[in-house]
Amino acid sequence: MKTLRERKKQRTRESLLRAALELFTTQGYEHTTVDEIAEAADVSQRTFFRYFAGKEDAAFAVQDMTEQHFLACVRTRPAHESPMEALRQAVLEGWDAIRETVESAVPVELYLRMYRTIESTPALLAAHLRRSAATEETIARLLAEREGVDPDTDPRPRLAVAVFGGVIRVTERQWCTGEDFSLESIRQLTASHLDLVGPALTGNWRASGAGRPD
Amino acid sequence: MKTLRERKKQRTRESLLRAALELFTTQGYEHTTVDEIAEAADVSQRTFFRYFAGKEDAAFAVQDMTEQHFLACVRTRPAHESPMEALRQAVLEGWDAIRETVESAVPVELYLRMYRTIESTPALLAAHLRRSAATEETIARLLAEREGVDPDTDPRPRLAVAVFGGVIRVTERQWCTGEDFSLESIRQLTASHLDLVGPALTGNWRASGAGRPD
DNA sequence: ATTTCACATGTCAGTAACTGACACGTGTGA
DNA sequence: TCACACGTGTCAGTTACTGACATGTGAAAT
Repeated sequence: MKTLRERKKQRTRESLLRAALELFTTQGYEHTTVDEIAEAADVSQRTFFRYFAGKEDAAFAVQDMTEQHFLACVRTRPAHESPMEALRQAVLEGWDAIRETVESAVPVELYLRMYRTIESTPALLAAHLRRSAATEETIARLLAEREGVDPDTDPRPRLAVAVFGGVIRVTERQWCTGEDFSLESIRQLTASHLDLVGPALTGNWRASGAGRPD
Repeated sequence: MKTLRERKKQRTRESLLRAALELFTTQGYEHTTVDEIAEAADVSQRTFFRYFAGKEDAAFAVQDMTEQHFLACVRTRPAHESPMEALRQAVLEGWDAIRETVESAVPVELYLRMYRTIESTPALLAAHLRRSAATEETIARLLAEREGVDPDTDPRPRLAVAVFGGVIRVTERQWCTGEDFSLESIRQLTASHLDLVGPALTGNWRASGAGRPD
């Protein structure tokens, strides 16, 4: 962030993002027009679309950051951990560092509000699930490489990640529909839900090529 | 289907649906406009929207039928089967009867083509995942009632269904990206994938209130 | 310091998915 | 045969998005 130009761009983007999330979380996503967002950020509608591919893109800008952070966490997990254990530690790590991850863009409180808005807006929930599917594919390849198996012939990486993702989504949903919107709440929910499904696919794939680990 | 009016409506709807799926699967969903569909069915654009809530709705009209059939199968599963076993049998039943389920609306071949189109079109995949999530919620309540547990306090129904749904999605994806588009193929894939995750949550919830069954 | 140029932005026109209002004509039931 | 309910077409309007072009303001070279 050196030149004046870059700083201006940064401010414009931040301004648009904040305006968007603020409007989405207060009036609802569907009832917010791009024109409104642009006006709130004091730019033209066309400029909004130069910073974000679409309305949806703005809604997920912060989620993108946390997702990237989660992926980074997975990558740095020690090799001796089983796949499921590595994923478990990575999510929890992600929640622990959520403030630092997010605060550079928007206040955590706004991020959490947006999280709930996504979950309660059909169009955004759909987008969220599709994005999650894409992330799961990335993680599956990561785990496959890490465990030294071929993701195209061995279904276990994708299955493990699918199971994991399923648990995460149940957790998200329960947190959003509950009444305790604290970080501790979602962190604790994540941990306990993962424990319930623990027995599934926890084994080390490198040991035996065959069937059920455990 | 008695009066002439009703028969006319039926034919219009069928005409629109066929035109839509045919165009979606050949030119792609995004490159097909509602105007095109309406023209192919020889009605006005406005009429299309009187039969379908939107473009997306037409794309999922047949999926709706199979989904309903699957739910019906789940409901008629004998009580002695464990939740996972009941779900497993219900999906396989669903695939076995797919011809009869679908043929009244469109040829199975068109249904299968549309299935792949959904999987390979981001917007439709997103919608599909959201719809799946809704179905999973329904199934979770079904299983909870069937097993005599409270879905609002006991997370096991939703977790089991989430795991199950995850496996189904991996299966769908693998089938769509593979080269064998036969019914047998997807049926067999479903069965073998479910076997791999078998150990998870297979127990009978009614037996003990506590932790890991099995 | 001036000039030159690249780049961020605004304006405008156009497309496509919808939605509401109204008018028309055809089956339907009396 | 009459009255009307209902399916349909037309038209106007909204919103998300895109391409083309013009303009003005920073950045870099002289």
